[in-house]
Amino acid sequence: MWHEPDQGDAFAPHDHALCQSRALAEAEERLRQQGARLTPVRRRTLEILLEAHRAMGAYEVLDRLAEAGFGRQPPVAYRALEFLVEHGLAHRLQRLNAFAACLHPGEDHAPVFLICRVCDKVAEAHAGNVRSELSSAAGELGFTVERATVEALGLCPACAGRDAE
Amino acid sequence: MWHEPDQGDAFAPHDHALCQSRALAEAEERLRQQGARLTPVRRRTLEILLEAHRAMGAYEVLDRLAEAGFGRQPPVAYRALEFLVEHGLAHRLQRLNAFAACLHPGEDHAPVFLICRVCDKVAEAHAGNVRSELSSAAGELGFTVERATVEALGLCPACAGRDAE
DNA sequence: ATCGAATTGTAATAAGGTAACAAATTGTGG
DNA sequence: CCACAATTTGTTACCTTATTACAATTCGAT
Repeated sequence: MWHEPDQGDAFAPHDHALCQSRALAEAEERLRQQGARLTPVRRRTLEILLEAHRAMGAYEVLDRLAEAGFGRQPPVAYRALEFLVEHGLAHRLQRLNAFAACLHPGEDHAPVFLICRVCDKVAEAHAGNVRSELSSAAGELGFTVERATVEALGLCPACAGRDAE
Repeated sequence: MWHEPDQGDAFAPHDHALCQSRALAEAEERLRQQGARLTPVRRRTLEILLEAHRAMGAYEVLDRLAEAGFGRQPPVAYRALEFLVEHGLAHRLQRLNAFAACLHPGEDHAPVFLICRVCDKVAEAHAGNVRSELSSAAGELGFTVERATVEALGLCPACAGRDAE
């Protein structure tokens, strides 16, 4: 029924409960190694992102945190989100002013994001080639790439199918 | 002294006055063809971006427009900037919430931006390969790329040189 | 137990962006 | 030239996103 779970492919049908619990387990393991703490706010924030399984604005996350009994002030959400991003457990999507849980933390990845303009789902694509082409194009101008933002807007397979009908 | 002016390479030493006046001339030509009007606010906005030769926030542009006698309200700047972006005369940098003049309008380009984290200058790199790698990585997941944002943060040659000393 | 560091709560405010509508300008057909 | 429609500009009001600063609390290790 489910195909073999590819952690990066949010567009493919898959078992959400499973990918959530795995991401959470990986997060705990990773943070333990780094000596960082997954405190209640941080944990809840990650769960919120994982449950939504899409990009969420900081204020949307904040509302959910408040419902769970945490503070209602922006820094509460921004701090937790920043922590997750710094530790590779979530990503920030510049194009949307939003955040999404990382679906395969642990890998040393600098992902490329695919954002469906219809359903707002976000997938992370493997993109070693994109990065290396970028570095080489930059290198021609003597520029050294340190971090890169690669975000594509378009149509996911499900929405493209619906469109075509 | 100046090497042959490469319009995309903001990092290379070059004659600013020349690249500004050329960009402006190209803008006029392009808009004439499209039947769009380069009104005073729009023209001044483009000049402001060209003079700065770096990315500027909308409110910074707005201040300059106000100095020049135009309205002081955000929509004044946002409308002019949006017009320029729509007509390929400027770009929006998601990563910085900012705008920069396009240095080679007319080419059918979807540029890659190189942003120096030290001096804030922005260059546009030719990036056909980056785009095609992105499309093919997306294609593997069945995703169709319509628009893509590719922005790299790093060190320009001048600042890298200064760093190394 | 206690001290210092990390974390969380809160208030206040800055920065970025848009909606809605009125006034002015421009271009066009009569 | 005049009137009319379309475009452009000005302005008000407001919304969303993000940060600074500081107080209160909790955690961990001596």
